[in-house]
Amino acid sequence: MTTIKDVAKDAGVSVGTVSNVINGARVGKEKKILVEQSIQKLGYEVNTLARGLKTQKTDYVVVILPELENPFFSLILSNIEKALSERGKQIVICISGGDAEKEAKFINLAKRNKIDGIIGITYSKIDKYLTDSMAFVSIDRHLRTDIPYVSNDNLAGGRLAAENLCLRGAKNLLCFQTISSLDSEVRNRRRGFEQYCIDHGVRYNCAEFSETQGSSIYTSFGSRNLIRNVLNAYVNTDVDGIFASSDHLAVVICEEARKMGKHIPEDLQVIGFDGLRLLNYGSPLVSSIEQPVELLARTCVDMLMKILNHEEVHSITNLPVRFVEGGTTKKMER
Amino acid sequence: MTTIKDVAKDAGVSVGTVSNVINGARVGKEKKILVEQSIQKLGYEVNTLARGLKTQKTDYVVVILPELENPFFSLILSNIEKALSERGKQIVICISGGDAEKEAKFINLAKRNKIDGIIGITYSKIDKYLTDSMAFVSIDRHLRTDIPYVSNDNLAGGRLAAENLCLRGAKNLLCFQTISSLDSEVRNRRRGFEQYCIDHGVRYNCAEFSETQGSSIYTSFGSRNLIRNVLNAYVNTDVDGIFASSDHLAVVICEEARKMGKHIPEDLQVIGFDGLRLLNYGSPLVSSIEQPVELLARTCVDMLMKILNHEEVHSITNLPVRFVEGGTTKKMER
DNA sequence: CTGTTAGCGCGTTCAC
DNA sequence: GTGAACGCGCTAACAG
Repeated sequence: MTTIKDVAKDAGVSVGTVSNVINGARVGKEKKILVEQSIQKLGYEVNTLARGLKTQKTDYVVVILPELENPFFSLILSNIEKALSERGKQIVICISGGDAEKEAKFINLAKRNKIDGIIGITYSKIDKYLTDSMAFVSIDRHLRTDIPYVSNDNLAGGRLAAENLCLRGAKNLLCFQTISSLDSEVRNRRRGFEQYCIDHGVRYNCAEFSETQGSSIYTSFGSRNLIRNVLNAYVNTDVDGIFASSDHLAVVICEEARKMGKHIPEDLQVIGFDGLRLLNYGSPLVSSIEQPVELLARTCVDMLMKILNHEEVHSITNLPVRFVEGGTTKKMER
Repeated sequence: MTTIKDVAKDAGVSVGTVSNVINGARVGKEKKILVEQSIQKLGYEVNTLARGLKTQKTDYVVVILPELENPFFSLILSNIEKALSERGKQIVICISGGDAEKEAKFINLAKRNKIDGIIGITYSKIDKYLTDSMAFVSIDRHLRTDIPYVSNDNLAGGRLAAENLCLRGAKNLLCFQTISSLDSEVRNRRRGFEQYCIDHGVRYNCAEFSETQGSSIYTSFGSRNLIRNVLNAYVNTDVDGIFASSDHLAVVICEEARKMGKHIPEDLQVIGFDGLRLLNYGSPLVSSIEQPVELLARTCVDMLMKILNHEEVHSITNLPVRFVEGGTTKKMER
C-alpha cells in the first residue's frame, strides 16, 4: 500500500505539503503539480481510517430502520440515501426489527466508529442510550426535548381521512390502529380523526389491536387473526368508513372485509395512511393519506447537516399530507 | 473520551495488558478483573478507527444495489442484512442507479475505508475498477473469471415458465424482456424458455425493449410507452402466453393488455420472474417464477466469509426456483 | 509557502 | 505474564 510518505519521497517534498495538496490548502504551483504526478504514478489513495483517527469524523451516517421489507421504510431509506449521498455522506444501515437492544448496540457502535450522525425511525425506548454527544435526528417520534424530530402533519392527516370519508357519504366511522402507534407522533393521526368527527358531529369509534412481536411487526400480515377479530366486532354494525393507521393495515382490512362479504367501496370505504403504491411506482394500493416521503427525507438530512454544523435546529412536524384516491373510497362528483 | 491509556492508568497496569484483556489474550486473573472494573467504571470503548488503522479491517461490508425502490432489491438487501449482521458485519449501502461511475467511486471508497468486502448486484461494466485485492461477490452476473458469483437457476426458471404456460393450455408463447437483461445471467431465462419451446415443438416469439435510462430503469414503469408498442405488435396475433423477464414488467404488461381489451388469464396468460408479493408479504402480484431470495442472500454472505477466510470458493448458479400461482395464469386441474 | 513534528488510539513487538 | 516503546497513516500546528 502506498502512503503519504511514499508520495512525499517520490515528489521530493514533505508529507505536510502532500497533505496540503490533498486537502486543497495553498501550495506552490510547481510543487502541487509534482505531488499530483506522484499521486497518479503511485496510485495513492488516502487512508480514511488514519484521517478519521485524527479528525474524529468519518462521513458515515447511520440510518436506523425497523424493517426493510416494508416498502414504506425502504422508500424512506431510498430518499434519505439520495439526500445524504449528495452531501458526500455514506450510509450504514441498522435494521432493528423494533428491538431496542439492537438499536442501542448500534448507537454504541456508531459512537465507537466515530460515525458523524444518526437518522432514526424507532419505536422503542432508546432515550437512555443516546448520549448527548451524538448528532441524532428522529423521524415521527419525540424522543427527548433535546433531540429534534421530523414528521408529517399527522393531525391534519387524521382530519383529512375523516373528512374524505364523510364527503363520500360515510356516516359511521371507525379508526383502526395498532397499539404500537400510540407511542409516537403517529398517535396524532387518531387525534385529528377524532377532532374532525367531534367538530362535525360524526358518529365514530376507535379500535386498536396489539401487533404480535416478531418477524413482521410493522406489516400487519402476521397479525391477521387479530385484525379479523377486531373487524368482526364492527363489520356487522353499520360502520361504513374505516380509517386505518397504515396502508399495510388497510390492505389487510380490505381483504378480510371482502371475505366477510362486504363490497368495497360500496358497503365500506377504507382509507389508509402512507400513500404506498404498487411496486412503489404504480397506482395507489388503497385510498390513503400520502406522506411526502421525499420531503421528509430531505428535511431530516438538512437537519442533521445543520447539527453537524453546530447550527441551531428545531423539530418540524407539519410536513404536508394529501388524500390520494386508490379505489377503496367512492368517486366524488366534481 | 476515555482511551486505553486511561484504563491502564486507572487499573494500575500497562496498556499492553489492557489490550490483551480486550482481545481475549492470556492475562493474569487478578489483573484481568482489575482492568474489567476500570473499563466499566470509565465507560471505555475501543476506538475502531484506531484498531482498523492497525489491523486494516473494519467489519464493514459494502452492498451495491441498483435501486432501493424496487421491492426485489430491498428484499435482497433485507436478507443480506440478516445474514451479515449475524456475522457481526455492518453494511454500507451503495445505490448505484445503474451508474458504473458511481459504482466505481464506491469501490474506491471501500478500498480507502478498508472495508472488508463487497457484495454487488450490478449490471454495468465495472470489471476494470475491481482490484484483485478486494473481496467481491457478485449476484446474477459473471464479472470476471476470478470473481465468484451467485445466481438462481435461471435456465430452469425459463423452462419452468414455458412449461407452466403450456400446461395451462397456451399454444403460442412470447418471451418479453428488457435489453439490459441480456448482459447478465438473467439472459439464461430466455435460453431456458427457448429450450423448452424447441424441445416440445411449441410456437414462440421473443420480444425485447430497451429501457430508458434514468430514474427508474429497473422498474418498467418509466418505459410504459415502449412496452405498449411492443405489446401492440403481438396482442392481436394469437399469442396467448407471455413470459416476462421480471414481475415489474409482468405487472405493466397485464395492465396494458387489459386496456387493450384482453382478459387475463382467459385470453392471455402471463408469468413473471422474481416472485414478488403484495407489500412483500401478501399474495403474489402475478404468476411468477419465484427466486429463493433468502437462500441467495445467505449464499452470497457465506461465500464472502470464505473469501475473507482465504478459503477457495466457486460460483454457484443453481439455486432452485419454483412456479407460484398469482392469478395471471389459469387454474390447473389436479 | 514549506518542512518538521507531535499526537490521534490502538496493537504488537520485544525485553523483562 | 507484563510493560515500555514503536508504528499504523494522517492532520494540524508551528517554525522557518
